[in-house]
Amino acid sequence: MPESHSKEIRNLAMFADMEDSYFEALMRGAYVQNFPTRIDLITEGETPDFLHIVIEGSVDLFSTWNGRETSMATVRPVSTFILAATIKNAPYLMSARTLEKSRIVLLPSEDVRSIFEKDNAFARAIVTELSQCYRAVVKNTKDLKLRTSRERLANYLLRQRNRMHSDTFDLTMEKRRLASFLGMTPENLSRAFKGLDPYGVKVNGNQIQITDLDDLTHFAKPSPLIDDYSS
Amino acid sequence: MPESHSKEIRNLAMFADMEDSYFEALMRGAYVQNFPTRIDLITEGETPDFLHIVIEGSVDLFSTWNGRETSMATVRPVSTFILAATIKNAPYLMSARTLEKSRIVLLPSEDVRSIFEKDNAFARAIVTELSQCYRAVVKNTKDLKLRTSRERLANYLLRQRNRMHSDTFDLTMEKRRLASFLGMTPENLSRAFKGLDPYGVKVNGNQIQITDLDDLTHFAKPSPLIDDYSS
DNA sequence: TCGGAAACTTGACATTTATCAAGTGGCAGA
DNA sequence: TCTGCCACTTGATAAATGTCAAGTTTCCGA
Repeated sequence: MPESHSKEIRNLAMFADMEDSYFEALMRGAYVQNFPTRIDLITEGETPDFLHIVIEGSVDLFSTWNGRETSMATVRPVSTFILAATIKNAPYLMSARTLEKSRIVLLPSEDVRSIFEKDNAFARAIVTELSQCYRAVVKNTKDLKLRTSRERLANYLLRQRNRMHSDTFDLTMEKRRLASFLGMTPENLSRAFKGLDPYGVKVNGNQIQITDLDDLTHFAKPSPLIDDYSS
Repeated sequence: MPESHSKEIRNLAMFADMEDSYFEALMRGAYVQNFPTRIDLITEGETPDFLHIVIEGSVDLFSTWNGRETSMATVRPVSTFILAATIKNAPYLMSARTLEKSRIVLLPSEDVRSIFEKDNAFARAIVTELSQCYRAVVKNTKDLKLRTSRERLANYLLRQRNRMHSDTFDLTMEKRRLASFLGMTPENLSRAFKGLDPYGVKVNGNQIQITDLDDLTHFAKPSPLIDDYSS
């Protein structure tokens, strides 16, 4: 495990306040692995062997049932995933696969749990992390239950615009995945984009241009209690 | 704050392993309040003054957006709600109202946060609680995104059957709320019940009878990764 | 006991969303 | 460069879900 990665991990809020000895103990059992595109990392139903940390690349969290599949979230550097399953030692609720070439740190679950029992700062940092995750999923549920698919798309575009600080930006994922993430079919996503044309959304391949922010905002009615992922 | 309630709270996993002095400190600031039916307890967007614990009765957690409303969960004794907002000191994402006459313990948020900083066992218990909540919401999202409304109803009925240990049972909430919880309109719920008739679901007012468990199970295809709320 | 309100149901209809099939266009590998 | 694959789009159609209006039932309070 190279020094540089270890420092990067140390900077994550989750590990920042740990005692040195515990952090080093965690890192001793850790290892880094490189994965090509579209590799399954974990499968829902299995029990967690490792806590994963994405250092480079990106990972799709998805779920399946009865032959159907839906994308639940995208994990980007630098952050962890499947923390709750690891801590509870309960089966994964989601599967994970790389979206591109990715570098991932694997921390043995048992180490994470045993150090969680000993390091108080670590335990508190995990509370913060889990609260954040919990609130993100609640927001997502509200998005799904309270909005139509076109409204979800409109608000998604506004969130992206804010992240990019620009009215013109590229989608960060394939449209088919975006459709799945937003809870619709790819065909329906195409039509939803068309439906936003009157509100000043211009689409050219992956490039999005918002020509009338006020108009789109008026339609989308974004709310911090659904769309602000930072609180 | 009567002794009996304090003991009841002490028995909750979240408080069971706290140090006596901290637990007593928490209880000193706590007070119990009785509420009639259909009283708003909290409103989404506000910042948390109290961590709530339902001792008797039941509470509806719901959310609104753009004039629409959806039921997110029901809280029954003895358990807490809005833990994540309290710990993060972030705005409530959901509103809460009593569904019936309810007795509720209120713990000042600041006390909870300050004791969370000091009591390590409490911090760890909160991790367990939050993991549980997080996983419950993830399961709910999978239910919503992967299943049709009729499938959601079928699985809901199977979960209720298991909770009640009986093929005949009464719905524990109004149908209009059940509809909202399952993400559909009351009219659609009526039709979904009709649609389950061929699979042996008999409805008489609030009373449900499952006459052919195998048939219903074959249709519903329940999965522990969605329907098992205990893991 | 008798209203009357509210929950629930039902039917007709509208809207939203999904499915299927065909076509377009871009891109990577031979 | 060519070719074939795959994502994406589009149109036609079907299915799921929501809306509206009217009726029925239930239950509570006068």
